[in-house]
Amino acid sequence: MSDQTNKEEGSADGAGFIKGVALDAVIFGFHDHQLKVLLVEYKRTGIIALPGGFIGEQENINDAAKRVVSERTGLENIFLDQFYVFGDYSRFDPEPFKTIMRVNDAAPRDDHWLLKRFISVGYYALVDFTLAKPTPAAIFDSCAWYDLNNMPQLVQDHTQIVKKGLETLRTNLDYKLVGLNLLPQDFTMGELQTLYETILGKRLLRPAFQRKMLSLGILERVAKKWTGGAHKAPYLYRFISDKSGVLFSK
Amino acid sequence: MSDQTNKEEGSADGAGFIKGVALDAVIFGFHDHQLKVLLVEYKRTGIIALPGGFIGEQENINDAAKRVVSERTGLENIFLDQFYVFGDYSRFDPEPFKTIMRVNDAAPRDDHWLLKRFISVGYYALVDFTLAKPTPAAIFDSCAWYDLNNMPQLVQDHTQIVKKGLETLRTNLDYKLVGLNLLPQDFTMGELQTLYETILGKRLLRPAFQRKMLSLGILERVAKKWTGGAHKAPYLYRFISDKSGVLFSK
DNA sequence: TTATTATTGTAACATTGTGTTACAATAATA
DNA sequence: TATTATTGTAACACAATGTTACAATAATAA
Repeated sequence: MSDQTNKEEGSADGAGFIKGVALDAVIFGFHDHQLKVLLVEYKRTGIIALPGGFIGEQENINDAAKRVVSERTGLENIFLDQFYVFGDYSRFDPEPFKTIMRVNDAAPRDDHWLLKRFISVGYYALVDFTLAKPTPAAIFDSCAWYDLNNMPQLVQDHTQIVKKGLETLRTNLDYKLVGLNLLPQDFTMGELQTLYETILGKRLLRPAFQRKMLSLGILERVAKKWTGGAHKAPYLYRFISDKSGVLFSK
Repeated sequence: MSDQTNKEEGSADGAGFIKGVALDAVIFGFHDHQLKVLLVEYKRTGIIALPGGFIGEQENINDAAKRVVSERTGLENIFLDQFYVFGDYSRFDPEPFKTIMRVNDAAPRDDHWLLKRFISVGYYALVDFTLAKPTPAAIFDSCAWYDLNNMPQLVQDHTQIVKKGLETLRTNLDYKLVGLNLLPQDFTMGELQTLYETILGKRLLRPAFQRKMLSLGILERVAKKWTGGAHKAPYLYRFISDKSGVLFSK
């Protein structure tokens, strides 16, 4: 759904935007041993949705997705992947938009472009939780992180979109190693393993995980991290910068 | 691009269809040790394109894709996979459509819906070459198979779409085993291997390939095939029906 | 200072999967 | 009946991964 409030979007004919096409972004973060998803809440409606938007008449779709994610997170250079087009007729439901329009300005006109059928292109993004600054637009009460495993009811088919986005993330994890975009620059092997375990939803054996990660040749050991715990201090690692740029299309 | 010629599609406002959204299908077949792609040629224009179409105002996008592929191949129960949305502004080029319209009826109006920007949802389909019946629509001179490695120039970005479809097919081949949809019911191990080699674009070692295929437990040995060659006769195999249904979402 | 505790780093072995070589089986032909 | 080409598969080598075990060590307690 839209996360912008400029004049064009509010106008009844949607001047400046491609009609009938939207995009929704599943923005993943990782914090406190949990996968998080960024969600927005429309003002005074209780409607919670994925950040989304529309495509400018002369804008590339992928650029529109970048723009939307940048606006909600304050980040540039975002890892983004198109994963599915949600185009069933059954997802057409103008009621939430009517509610949003009623609350925001005036009685919705039945021929308003936002009340017509939309298909939506799904993207997922991986961002560093510690760097992202969730930023609501004017029409939102909030823009905030939610636990993936404890999400509120979402508008339309957005719960389905999150589910499919996670499935795609899991499928691509092996060969794209996308997980790294979710961690801060330096991290311990345990943190890296926990991230993978969280995404995959299963436990991994520590020696095999460590051996595999080190054998890939994409990590460099930076320093020791004194945790204050009564045990050996773990090393900090980071991804070797030049190689990670190629491998992870950031 | 469109492969229909009903009244609605030809009308200037595109009544009955979603505006601004199209779909293009990369239909793969396998014959004579070659991957084939089904292409259509627009009447008296020399314009060659992927079979494509538009989405009815109350039609699911995936159903529209099924409809398009069915119309061009005469098949039902088609293996179909959405693989990418082509949404760059640079792909917008009304000239081919103007040419097609000029040849078919009248001078194109500048505000005709087919001359506006479209995004296109890419699908790839895998069909049994021996069962498919390439069928042109009225506005085509032909609908026919072309060697993937020897394709003519295609309209707009359709060459790119084929390329990306093949990449997706290769990436998905391992774990989805989609290749089976391209073979007739019974086949030899050699034919199966040739198919995989053709899709992947590289040679595979025969003993390892045979061992892996048999170990998957998805093949049953049906009978011997007497080829007439001066050598041992190969066995015929087929995919075990109940399992293949689950694995390959046909 | 020294033993205790929890966790990290990694060696070592087992198991599985795949690459490669070799060879017996066999259908048509000479 | 020998020859030829191809198929089916055994056997070994090697690599990747699963699993167990243990030394190293940072903080704490004795």
